Amino acid sequence: MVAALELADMRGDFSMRALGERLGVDPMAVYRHFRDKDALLDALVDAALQDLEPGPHVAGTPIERLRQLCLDFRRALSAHPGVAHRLRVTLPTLGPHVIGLTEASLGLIHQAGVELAEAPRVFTLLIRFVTAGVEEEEQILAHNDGEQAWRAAVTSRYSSVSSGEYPHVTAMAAELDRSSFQDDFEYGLDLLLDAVARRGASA
Amino acid sequence: MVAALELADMRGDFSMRALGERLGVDPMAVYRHFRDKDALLDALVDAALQDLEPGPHVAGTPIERLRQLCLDFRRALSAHPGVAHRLRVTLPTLGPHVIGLTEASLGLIHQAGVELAEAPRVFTLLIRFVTAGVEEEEQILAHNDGEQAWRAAVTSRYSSVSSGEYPHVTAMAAELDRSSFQDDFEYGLDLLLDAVARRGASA
DNA sequence: ACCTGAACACCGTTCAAGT
DNA sequence: ACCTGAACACCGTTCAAGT
Repeated sequence: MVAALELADMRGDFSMRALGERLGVDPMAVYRHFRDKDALLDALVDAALQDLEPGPHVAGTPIERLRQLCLDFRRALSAHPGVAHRLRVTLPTLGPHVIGLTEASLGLIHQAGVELAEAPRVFTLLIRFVTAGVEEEEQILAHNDGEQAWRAAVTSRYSSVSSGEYPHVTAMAAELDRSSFQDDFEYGLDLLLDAVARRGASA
Repeated sequence: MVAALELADMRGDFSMRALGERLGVDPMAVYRHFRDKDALLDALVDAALQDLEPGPHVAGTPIERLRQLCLDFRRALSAHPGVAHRLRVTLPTLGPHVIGLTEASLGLIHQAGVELAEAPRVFTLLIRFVTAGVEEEEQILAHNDGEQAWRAAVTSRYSSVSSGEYPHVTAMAAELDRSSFQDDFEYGLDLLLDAVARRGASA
């Protein structure tokens, strides 16, 4: 049932009605299996993350493993539109895979040297960074013809401001063409993980 | 006109229809002044941020000023529901105050020692952190009876998992009652700014 | 007892009909 | 020419009416 839903999960946003059509079934039939749309989303979130939990066998330092986990996490979210948004605000209500992932992440953060009392805050920070980034990209792609077109639009917007009055904004416009969602993500991730490692080292 | 809208901006989410009612006017009258809802949101975003730009007179190191700016930014967003969401995905389309704020922020980041080429990425990271955080809080408050009730719900959820199998999750449950949105925000902000300062120092 | 689909209470937006 | 509000194309969800 969830498997069928996973298969049916679609590009962009979906509606209950569109989902019914996609499955070739009465739209209301879905309510037989899920209380409401949020419950369905929760099931989808858990399903999307089921391949993710990093066993203890994965090699590397805790920071390296955390990095890989975030990269995998990002990819999993990107493959399932809508999941990032739901996950970002309702982490706690979720299923077994999310709990397992939470446990593993907190463990890695602690292994990296962060005090137990601070680990939840670091965890929240990382989750927020990844999920918010994916959600941004989804929204951008939904309203533009691909990443390139969006970058071109932003560049031209920023290029139109007075370069005398706003030198940094002008410089940013030139920089935008050289980066990508993936690069920006990795830059931010590494900056965050540097800071985490430093908290760990000073403890 | 925008001033009237600022005044009329309401708790929680608003709709065009509710806005019309709130203003005691035909709901469609709004379309006389704004092309669509997004244009209205953009005007609201710019208005919400008009008190924010930090003049060069503000005291402190660049990092300290960046910190204060983020705190003010957060407060401004919290006072205007919906603005955080809109800002998070459509930064570039915006009005004069946002451009000014962008310029000031990039300047501070550069003054903190970050290379010009990296400043936009740091800027994006900070914006994402602040806006995503505010949006999360808004959503949580919209679906729960205040921060306390939400924390209690999450704590009880996490407390229900096996403490043997998920020791860190169990520990997190205990920690959750001790923190607050504001504390979590400042923890994350300081961690981020530490990392930014370090990038600056190493350049 | 179960399932269907009409109906309800919304939403953003358009546009014809009135002034 | 301007403004109003009925109407359109949606949405999530309920529930009465059919089997």
